[in-house]
Amino acid sequence: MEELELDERKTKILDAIIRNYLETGEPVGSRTISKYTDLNLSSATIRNEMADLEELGYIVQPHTSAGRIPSDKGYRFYVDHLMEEKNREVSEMKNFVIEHTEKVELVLQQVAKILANNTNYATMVTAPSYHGNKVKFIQLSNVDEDQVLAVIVTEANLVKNKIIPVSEPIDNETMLKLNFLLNSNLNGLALQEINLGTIAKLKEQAGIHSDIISNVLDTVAETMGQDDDIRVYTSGTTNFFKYPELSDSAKASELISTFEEKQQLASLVTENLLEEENTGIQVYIGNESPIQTMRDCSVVTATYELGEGVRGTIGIVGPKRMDYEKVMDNLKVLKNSLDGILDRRNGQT
Amino acid sequence: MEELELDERKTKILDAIIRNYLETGEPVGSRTISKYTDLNLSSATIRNEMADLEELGYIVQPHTSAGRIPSDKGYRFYVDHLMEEKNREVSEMKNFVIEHTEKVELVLQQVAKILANNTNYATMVTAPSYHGNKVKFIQLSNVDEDQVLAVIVTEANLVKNKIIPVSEPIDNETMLKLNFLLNSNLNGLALQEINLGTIAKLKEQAGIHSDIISNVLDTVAETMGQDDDIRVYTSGTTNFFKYPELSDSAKASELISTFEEKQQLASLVTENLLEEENTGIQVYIGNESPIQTMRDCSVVTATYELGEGVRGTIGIVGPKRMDYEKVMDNLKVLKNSLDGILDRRNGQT
DNA sequence: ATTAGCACTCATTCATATGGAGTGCTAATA
DNA sequence: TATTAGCACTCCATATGAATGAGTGCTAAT
Repeated sequence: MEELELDERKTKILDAIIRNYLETGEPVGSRTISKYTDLNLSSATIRNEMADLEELGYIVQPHTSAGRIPSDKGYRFYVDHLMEEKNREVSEMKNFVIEHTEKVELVLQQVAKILANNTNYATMVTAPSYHGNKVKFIQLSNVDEDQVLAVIVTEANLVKNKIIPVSEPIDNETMLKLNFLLNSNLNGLALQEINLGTIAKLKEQAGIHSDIISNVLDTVAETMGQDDDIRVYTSGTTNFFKYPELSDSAKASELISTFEEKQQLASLVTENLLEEENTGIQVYIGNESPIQTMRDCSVVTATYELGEGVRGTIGIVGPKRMDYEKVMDNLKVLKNSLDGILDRRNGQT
Repeated sequence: MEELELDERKTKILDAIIRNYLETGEPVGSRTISKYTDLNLSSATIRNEMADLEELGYIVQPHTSAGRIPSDKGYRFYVDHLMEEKNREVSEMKNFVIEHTEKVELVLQQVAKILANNTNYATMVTAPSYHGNKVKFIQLSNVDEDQVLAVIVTEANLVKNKIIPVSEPIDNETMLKLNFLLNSNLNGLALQEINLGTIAKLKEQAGIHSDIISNVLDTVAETMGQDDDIRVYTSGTTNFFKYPELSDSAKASELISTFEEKQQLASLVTENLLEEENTGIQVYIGNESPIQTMRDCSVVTATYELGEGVRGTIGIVGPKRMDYEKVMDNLKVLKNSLDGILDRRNGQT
């Protein structure tokens, strides 16, 4: 539908304006375009076309006698229709880091860092929510006279533990019974599948030790995480200073704060993590982003899936004139490196 | 020795200059002091004294016709001799947060945040190194045909786990034997006490399963942490923007980067964490700090001790004209809240 | 339909002028 | 001898204004 608004010449001119602006960050004038393109048109003609493009909302003038810069709508058009998908075979990305690091959280922190270094934008990576993940193994053991250790392992090899205080020692026989009880009832179940019936049954069978069962179930819930405390790893937040349009104290401070708070970043994530079966890449330009402080930025996110149902998000935040091609290319490569990583080797927390 | 340099009048004037500068952040002139103090001296006299103080190195002039600002030496004198130790009974600090949060790492993150909000400076809190901590309990269990889970609990109730791949399933009897072996040999030992002899003996007794023992020992080492990856929680890094002398892009960016990297921050810590039995509070003014990027800042740190040998550091970084009294007061209160917290309740990781 | 030409706008840059804060020094004073 | 008043001087900060130049919109010519 939008395409109808723009004939080929206007499209070419818009493309040229945006590409030029992405490079320089300066408003681009008619004379520049007149030479930059192979259209062989005078600056005057370009000026007329630019006036049209402005009226249509694709570009704006910062002030009367300046060149034009792309509007949000202009960027959107660029991302949707003009941009080339590079799909370079291999970026210089250090995949080996991913292969060799042991812990998932370190990998993710690394990913954030690599991406930030590579792109010169701020990055964030959310730890996966283990939504839908299943219990593989539960074990209680005596640590002390008055403490019991509960360990829970999930199908994705995520391990969580909790120390539970008990009023009096539990003998070995009881412990064996409890362990059997837990494993036989919970193994293979996802959080959503543990219903009140199961819980009641478990507690009943546990008798006087039902409080321990409660504690274990709490930990299970926490492990499989109704993602209330999504972890977010960030990097390169000072990259904002590299772009004049974001680097004045007020804006930079606001942005960096948002990255420090992390919580807010989660809102970007939850959105497209659950709702969509989207394997692709999401681009938010300016006000399209749900985060207010990023109204002058563009945000590009990708969803990765370490293993069945174990999903997280990688995101890049930069100026609206970011190098979308490079960013998306980088995201694709990293996404591919992360996808299915749990099936290839064993992770832990 | 220093006191000999300054008679009472000079001391009063210096004190007045510094206090005034701490408030305003502007160079302070002779006329201001003439009124600010109860000395009843004319500005001319003050000027003479200020010339002396400058010659002695306690204050400097940013440029010819400006007032004076404290030098590093001046601040040092202030901190050592002039400042009042407030020791307010209770600051408005939300101790309940500390009491009620469950996990140590969350507590520390909270501490960083509270402190940053309270002081308007950037803060960092290092997770404790469990140096000298002892093994309380080790357990191996079968998770899979080809995976074994190792769980290690220390005296301080720190729990770590690792999933170890094995080439072939291990039967229950062997597993019991290995568990007994590990516990009987390692329980009660600190990392430093596990020597090559112990290790050799263990491996010998484990026979064909010595590789598992190696893996467990690795995890033990990692748990008791030869603090190679000290965790650092930070907060309030954008507070730097509140102080003009630190808020230009270049400096702010550098500082915030340092906080983002976190590793560098560790150097501040290791220093006074191990060397000193110092229960007190450390102040680094300007170049006294080991971290280059903080040459225009002051850093105040305190060591806390969650439990026997479980020590970490809280630090505050701000402009040299920081409110030392308030900062040190805050640190004391938080330090008191954290000290011995592990003895009061059970923590975990 | 395109282009050349021109008047106009507005941000940026530079030099210059102005005001004020604060000093150092000297001479007068208690 | 210690203190103070007074004055010339320095230097920053801010304002002012002119010059520059990039870029536009419009009109008339091609």
